[in-house]
Amino acid sequence: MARVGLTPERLAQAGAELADEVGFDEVTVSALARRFDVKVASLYSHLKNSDDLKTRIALLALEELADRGAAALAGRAGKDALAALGDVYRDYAREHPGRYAAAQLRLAPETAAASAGVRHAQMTRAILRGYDLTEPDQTHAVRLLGSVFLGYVTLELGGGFSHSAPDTQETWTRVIDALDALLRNWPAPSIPSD
Amino acid sequence: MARVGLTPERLAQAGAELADEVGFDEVTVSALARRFDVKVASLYSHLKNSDDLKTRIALLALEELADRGAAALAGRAGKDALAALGDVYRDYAREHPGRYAAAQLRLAPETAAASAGVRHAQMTRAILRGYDLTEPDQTHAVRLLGSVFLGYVTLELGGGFSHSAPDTQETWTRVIDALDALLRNWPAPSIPSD
DNA sequence: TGTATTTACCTAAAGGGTTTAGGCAAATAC
DNA sequence: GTATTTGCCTAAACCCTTTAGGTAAATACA
Repeated sequence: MARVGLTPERLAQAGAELADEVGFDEVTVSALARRFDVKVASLYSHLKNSDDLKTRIALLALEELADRGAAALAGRAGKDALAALGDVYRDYAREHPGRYAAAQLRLAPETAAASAGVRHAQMTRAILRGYDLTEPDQTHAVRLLGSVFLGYVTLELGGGFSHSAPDTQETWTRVIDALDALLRNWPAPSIPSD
Repeated sequence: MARVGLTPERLAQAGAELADEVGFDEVTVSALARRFDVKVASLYSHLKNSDDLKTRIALLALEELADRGAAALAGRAGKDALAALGDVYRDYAREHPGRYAAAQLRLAPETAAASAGVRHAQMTRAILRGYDLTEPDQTHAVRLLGSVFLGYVTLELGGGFSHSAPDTQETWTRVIDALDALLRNWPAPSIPSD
């Protein structure tokens, strides 16, 4: 009965690695117990339940992503910053698909509010300081950028762009070009036609 | 032992309803059997396995969505068409969150190729006929639109935009405005800076 | 350094989902 | 009206989750 030294943190870390290997949906308390060569019930001293595990993995991923984002944004502005943050998400998803999926987990509102998720919103807003947008357009733009990053990375990772020319790297570059052009030239509201 | 009249189609349909009620992830062969007041094993004459069920629900959702898209695009072009297709996705996700989640299921390549998924790509391309884009820019734009629609609807539905002004309807309108402006003014490739 | 307490992992068991094998009765064919 | 097919059944194995209660290792402290 040698003690293994389990902690919620180590379990979340190992869970994140497991997620990258087998997919976030395949992460189970049982599989994690196997990985530590320990009985399943033992994990329940450190974890409330299966959801608790998944939440911890999600929080870990959000934090890693925010750290990478902050590092990438340091000293950059405008389109440079835009491209850098976009690359952070895209590269992270390719390196750590399981963690990236975890970061998409729907968290309880209070959990989300206390998570690194808020740093993500702040970073996107920081990028927009390099463009000439005031409220409420800035919020619209934050939401648009979030949508594009999430949607693009999800589709590319899921194979939605596969086996078709041109390659996805080229599209990615052009999407960043397009977003930059759009932000520099943000349109006024159109007049409702009815 | 009265016969209930199960068929793969009825099961997929009921599964779709179940998904909207309890969430796509909560759809299980067991729950579906309960709904038909039938033993679980009975469903396995009509379904290969749990994955088969989920795939059928996904295909059903993709088809419904494509049908709605086609109806919405009929007789429209340009920004009108763009807004109409976007609304189709957004409204469908709100009316049928479980089905919408199902439509996001990663399908096996051959399954995807034979699904209504291809009609979706065609519809997006059809919209771009109202703008002055040639290949490969058209493909870049198709991918961008797909990303925005997927990302926006996912975030809005997941509560990612909640409790913050301005409201999401306004942002949605402005996002469509922005995409229209972008497509009318699609930027040439930028010169790599290194 | 020896004893008391806490802590970490264990066994056992119940409950639910998935899936296969084999049986019987209802529908259908002729 | 009999033969065949088909549809739903029982039974059982396997895996994951979660709780209850036990034992041994680590720690506290005299």
